[in-house]
Amino acid sequence: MTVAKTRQERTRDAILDAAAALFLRNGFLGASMDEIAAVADVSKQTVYAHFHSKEALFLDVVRGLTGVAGDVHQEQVTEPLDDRPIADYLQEFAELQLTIVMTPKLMQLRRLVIGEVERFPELGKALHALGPQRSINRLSRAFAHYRKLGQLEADDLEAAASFFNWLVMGGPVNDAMLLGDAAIMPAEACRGQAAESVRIFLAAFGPRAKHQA
Amino acid sequence: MTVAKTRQERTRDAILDAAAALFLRNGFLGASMDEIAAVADVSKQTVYAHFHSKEALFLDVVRGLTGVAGDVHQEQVTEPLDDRPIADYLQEFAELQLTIVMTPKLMQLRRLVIGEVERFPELGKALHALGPQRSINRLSRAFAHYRKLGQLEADDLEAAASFFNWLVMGGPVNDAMLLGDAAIMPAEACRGQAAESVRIFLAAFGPRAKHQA
DNA sequence: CAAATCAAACTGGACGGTCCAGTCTAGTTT
DNA sequence: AAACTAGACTGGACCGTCCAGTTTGATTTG
Repeated sequence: MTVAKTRQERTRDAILDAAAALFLRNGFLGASMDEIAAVADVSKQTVYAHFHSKEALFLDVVRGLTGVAGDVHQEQVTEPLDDRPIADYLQEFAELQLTIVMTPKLMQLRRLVIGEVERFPELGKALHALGPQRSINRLSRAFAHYRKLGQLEADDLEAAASFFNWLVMGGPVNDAMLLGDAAIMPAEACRGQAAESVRIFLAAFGPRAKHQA
Repeated sequence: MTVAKTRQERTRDAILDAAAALFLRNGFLGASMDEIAAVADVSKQTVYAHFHSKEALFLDVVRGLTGVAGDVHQEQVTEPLDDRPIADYLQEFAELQLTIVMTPKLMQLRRLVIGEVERFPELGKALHALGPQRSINRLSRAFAHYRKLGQLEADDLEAAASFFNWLVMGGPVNDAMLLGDAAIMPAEACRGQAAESVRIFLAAFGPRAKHQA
């Protein structure tokens, strides 16, 4: 917990913050190094002392944001395995997921990365791995637990996890992608969205789910 | 069905095709008018004779692609209302939706529009209205029919339609967004994805769905 | 303790080279 | 005559570099 930062670190952070704001708003090509320097209140020379090119700065910014997002998720989500019923666990998981992911900053990051997938494919892969894939993996592990307890019936756990994840996130995320931050689901609506997703999922995979031919 | 086109129309189409290819690959800022003219095999002056600015050309291109996509969808999807069971209808709907939507061109259009939502919000709204929203509306109407027949139990038809839509499309679309065209779900996998989505949905909304507290 | 010193970090602005949107002109095709 | 071509040109933005000078903060020295 070193709160003390050297001048170099403070300057670097100022540059990264300014760059993040401008890249998120204007995209890679739409943001200029001059403006980044101006917003960071730093000379352009200093920017290039810390990052040897616009591309390097962009990659650092996006990887930083992606990593932070992944970590917040990692920390917040409670460990799945205890003795409470699967419905409780899924409800909490879905609500947390919605409140953590459906924020302007994360939606802007997602739009930025998607828009630049052609130019920077590895950023897309990274955001996928630390975002949806991580949630699905975590769910899969929880599902293995609940299957042993007889509270869940599924052959392909990862497929089931993916279906649950997109049942919860599909609508909200895709609306936010196309309609902008104003369409981000309000916090009050998360509980209902989560509850209905859980109901649907457990009707198909819950212990008394009727399997049809 | 006028197959004959004037020279003007042919030139205009060549420009639109070239612009579509370059905008889809490089984005709005990444595509240059010089290159568009070159690919269209047309002088730059001619480009400006047809479209008074880069922005106007971009809007025409994206609106054209969005409209075509919406129309293809409109034509292909069979009208919902006849006497066959809901499971059949949903299966066909889901398979069609997957095969029509999960194409490189449409995924590139989606990436382009998402990346430019800040600059051109109305394009995002248009793609939303003619894409997901149109599917959901169509499903809602079918659901009203099936609810009358007692084959479906749901209070909020539009919400149910949205859940079904994202059950089918959520995973594939979001993978394609972040992982690129190589991650587009192969046609063979569509049938299985559709079938499992239908099973899950009907477990929750089908006639013998058990409603839990 | 206070003054002098010193290296690293930063400033501010100029500048070269490139690219690009959009215009203009003079000539060619259909 | 209308549509198009070829290419030069303008004005401006932008990346990345350069440089002479200043600030910062820690260390050394009187």
